[in-house]
Amino acid sequence: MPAQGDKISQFERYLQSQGLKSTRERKAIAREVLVISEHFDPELLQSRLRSKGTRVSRATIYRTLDHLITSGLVRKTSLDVEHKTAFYENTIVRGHHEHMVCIGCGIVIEFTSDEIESLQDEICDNYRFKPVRHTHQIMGYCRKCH
Amino acid sequence: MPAQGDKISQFERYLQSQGLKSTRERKAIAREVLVISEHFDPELLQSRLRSKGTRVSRATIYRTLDHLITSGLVRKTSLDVEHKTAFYENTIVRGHHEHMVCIGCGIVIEFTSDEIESLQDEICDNYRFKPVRHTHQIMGYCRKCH
DNA sequence: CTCCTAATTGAGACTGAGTCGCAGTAGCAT
DNA sequence: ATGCTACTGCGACTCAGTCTCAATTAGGAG
Repeated sequence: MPAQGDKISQFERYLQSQGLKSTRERKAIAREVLVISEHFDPELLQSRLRSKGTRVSRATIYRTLDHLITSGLVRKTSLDVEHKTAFYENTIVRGHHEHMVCIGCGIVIEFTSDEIESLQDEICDNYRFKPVRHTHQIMGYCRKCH
Repeated sequence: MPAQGDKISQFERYLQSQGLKSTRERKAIAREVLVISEHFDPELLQSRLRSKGTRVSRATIYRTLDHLITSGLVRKTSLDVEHKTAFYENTIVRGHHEHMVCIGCGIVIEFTSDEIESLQDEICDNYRFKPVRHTHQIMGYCRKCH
């Protein structure tokens, strides 16, 4: 697994290549995002930064998250139709995976399946569809809740 | 495939069983929803009703859609992380299916796979997770767009 | 190091989907 | 027909996310 520093400089290279500036706010956000191992929403991110003494406005949080997505450090996920706020996750700590979400207690279980992935590729082939990303979510009841 | 009338009376039975009333607005909304064979959002539904001379307020649209979901006539789907408005579809015309969404032109291709479904059930078993519903969306480029 | 300019920031106004409270309306059981 | 409730529409409200704009700052040129 690559070190965080590598990823930070990947982001800096991205900024430079786009003629964007490397500001205190952007660095702080990138650093924080890479440390969060869970799903997070913009508000959580802001409050975690604030608790470390870094004040960043809501607008900057959103703007920087977009850059982090474009640069490949962060991925946007939607946990369920019911969630009204967007969720994000960083792409280092969290490899590709799908979600099972418990309707009872809200716990999120992650899973992957190579078999499903390859069936999926097969289906895309049939439709001459070139897949870029996908989400696969199962809602139901976990062991404890049914 | 069951006739629409059946479904309408299923809805009426549901209303009655809940001590809810069968109003002109609810009937009009149910009738219209069963005729739409595409995905739709609340606004489209409202404008289709209006063009038929039935004026129904936004609040009633939302309230009735919730009842239609509870009664099983309608299903809520989210087409993509990017869509900010909710999408719905009726459950008769549209059986269970997954979506491929083209990032280029927005076209939605539907697919199903029994193999994927059973792999999915297997995975749920392993986690002692009782599935209720799921969504599986692939974003990418369709034949025409890549 | 200083200057200069374009990019960035924060504050707050704004937008648009969805919800809520309330006063008037209308099912429906008797 | 009456009366009890649920229902409707309206408009106010909420809340995530976006946008505008004036003030600030990064960072390259000199």
